[in-house]
Amino acid sequence: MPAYDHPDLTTLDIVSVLRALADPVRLDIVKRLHSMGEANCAALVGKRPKSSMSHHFQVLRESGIVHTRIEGVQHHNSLRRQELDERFPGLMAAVLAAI
Amino acid sequence: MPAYDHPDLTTLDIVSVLRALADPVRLDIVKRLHSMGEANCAALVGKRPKSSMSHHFQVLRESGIVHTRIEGVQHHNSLRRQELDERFPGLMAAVLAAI
DNA sequence: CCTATAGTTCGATTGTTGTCGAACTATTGG
DNA sequence: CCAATAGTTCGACAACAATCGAACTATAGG
Repeated sequence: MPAYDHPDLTTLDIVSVLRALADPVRLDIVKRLHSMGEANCAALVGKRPKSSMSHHFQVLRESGIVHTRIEGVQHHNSLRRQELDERFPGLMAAVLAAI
Repeated sequence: MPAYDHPDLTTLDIVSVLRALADPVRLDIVKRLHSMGEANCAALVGKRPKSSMSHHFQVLRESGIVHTRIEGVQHHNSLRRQELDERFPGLMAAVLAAI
């Protein structure tokens, strides 16, 4: 229930962002978030266990790619698209186009 | 002495490319290649041993980011910029702008 | 031919990351 | 209050990746 803290735009690190993106599971999450706009974890869990997904969301959150909004029992995730675009112009567009 | 084989444009995989870029040493190499145009390994070796550098060049080569041209005893490396742009438009521009 | 130079290959080690089950926490509904 | 739901945390393990020294290969120059 404690709201997560998301890293500030200015502290985002390109290496961390690239590392976060350099995983097929997380790329898939990113793709879905892009097309769905916002989604809770359950909607993104394929066949993988919840603990794995939790891990991937943590990586995406800590690198600054994803924002997690807590609403009751659910965690709604969304891409921090505007902020990423501001910090790394063109990066997400290129990645999203590639997947 | 055997010329390397570089992966074909069409087989380039976004995950491999992102993984290759998600390392500070390799990002540094990419940055230098971008500004220098072409360089042999020695010019890019900072304080790191040659075996480490050899490893990083291999990763960059196999992911399709770098082309290595052998000329005598030297290996001249360059970014496969046009091909990358064709396959993943905007990606390298975004990464290069970020570093 | 001998040596220097440029880089690779090998093998060991260490550190990092992904995966997953099990136990836990928090919220909502009955 | 009890149970269901949504997700986290913990711990273990396996797979992978970075690092580096040492030995190797190949070319060029003297």
